[in-house]
Amino acid sequence: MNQQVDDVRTRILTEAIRLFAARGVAGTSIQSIAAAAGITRPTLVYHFGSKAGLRTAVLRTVVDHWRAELPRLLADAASQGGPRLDALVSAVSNFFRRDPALARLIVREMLDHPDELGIMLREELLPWTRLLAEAIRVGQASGSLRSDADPEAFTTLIISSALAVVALGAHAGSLVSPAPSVDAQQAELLRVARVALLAPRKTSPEEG
Amino acid sequence: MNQQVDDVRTRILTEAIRLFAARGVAGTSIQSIAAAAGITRPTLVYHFGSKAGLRTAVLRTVVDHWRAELPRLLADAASQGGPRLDALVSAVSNFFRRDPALARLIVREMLDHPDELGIMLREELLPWTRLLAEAIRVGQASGSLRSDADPEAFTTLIISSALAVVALGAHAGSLVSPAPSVDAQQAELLRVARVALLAPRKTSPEEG
DNA sequence: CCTACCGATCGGTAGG
DNA sequence: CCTACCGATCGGTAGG
Repeated sequence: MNQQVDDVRTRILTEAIRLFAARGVAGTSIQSIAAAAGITRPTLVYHFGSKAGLRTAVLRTVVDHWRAELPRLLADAASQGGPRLDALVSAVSNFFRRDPALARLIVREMLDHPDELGIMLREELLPWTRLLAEAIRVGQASGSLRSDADPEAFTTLIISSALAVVALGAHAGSLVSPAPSVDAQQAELLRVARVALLAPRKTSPEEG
Repeated sequence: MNQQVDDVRTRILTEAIRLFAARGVAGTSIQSIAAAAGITRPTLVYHFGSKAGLRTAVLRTVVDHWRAELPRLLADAASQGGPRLDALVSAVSNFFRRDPALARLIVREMLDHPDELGIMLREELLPWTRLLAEAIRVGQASGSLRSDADPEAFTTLIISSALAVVALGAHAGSLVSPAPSVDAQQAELLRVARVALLAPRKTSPEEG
């Protein structure tokens, strides 16, 4: 309806996400966001009411983005043939990897406003995490997955670890020498998750 | 030498760590730290020069604390018989678990000032992470550890994941239902790390 | 969407 | 270790 206004709102939200992710909400003045978006501070306040309103709008934007992306990503993973759990794990990991700034924003929000973020995310993610935990249980019942894995704890651990690798990996890597790349860390996460989940084959095939 | 002054400095540092961890540096006024320590703001500035000086002193305190604790923790783990790698992993994890506020502070610093923190931590931690990576290599050469593990990436991953579980686990858990406790997540991290590292026994014992 | 203005709070200093 | 004070910046409003 109003192309011009939507344009400005989008520009503000884009710069807000970028700056909130980089410096945190408390460390970012709405003045600096307005300047980055090419407008004045009162204009930003006109569009979002207040700094808190802008923060909420940023969160809603992120969650909406996930609502659109997650089903597609997980469907792609599932379509690779049956309950390919390591493809699901890979999907979770790649999801954060696609936009490291978003991963950092989420980590910051989990530290700053865990309850508010929790309410928005829980509604969106619970169906998917249930799916993953249930798939693990099914695999355990059929013997294809290790029986000693805790489905819920494993699911949470993978989410936390994928977040940490993307949001902190570049810096955590420098604590080790030679520093592994974020790609290498992500690959190792996938390997670790796969090995920790797949049951060793009882009847081993002939050795090569 | 000056008991009274050290007392005040300690009180300031204690409250600064607590508030920086909870709200971030940008989200914490030195006024609020001074009030929590029972002094006025100019007194805090007298002791630490500036807010930036206080932040640096907080980081130094944390790193010094680790310098004292880490060798003991890792020696305890190593003394449990040979190169018990899962005990080392457990030590890393428990290290953060002991004080979740510190884990949150570290995550915040990795987001806010990765270079400054990196310089302080690298010096302290590189010897230990080298030790861990080298122990993995030795285990791989002897066949007791999986050859497909990447020693440096694995080490970094464990550090990141242990941090994430302690700093974010309480909130990440609520994205799954039923929410796993932080203890359960930590136990799962240890299980995952162990399975992903230990080579399966080639000659399986008689089945039970 | 802007200019002009507001009170509150910020980190820091002077001076004792 | 305090009282008194500083300029700068903060988020937000008035009015157009």
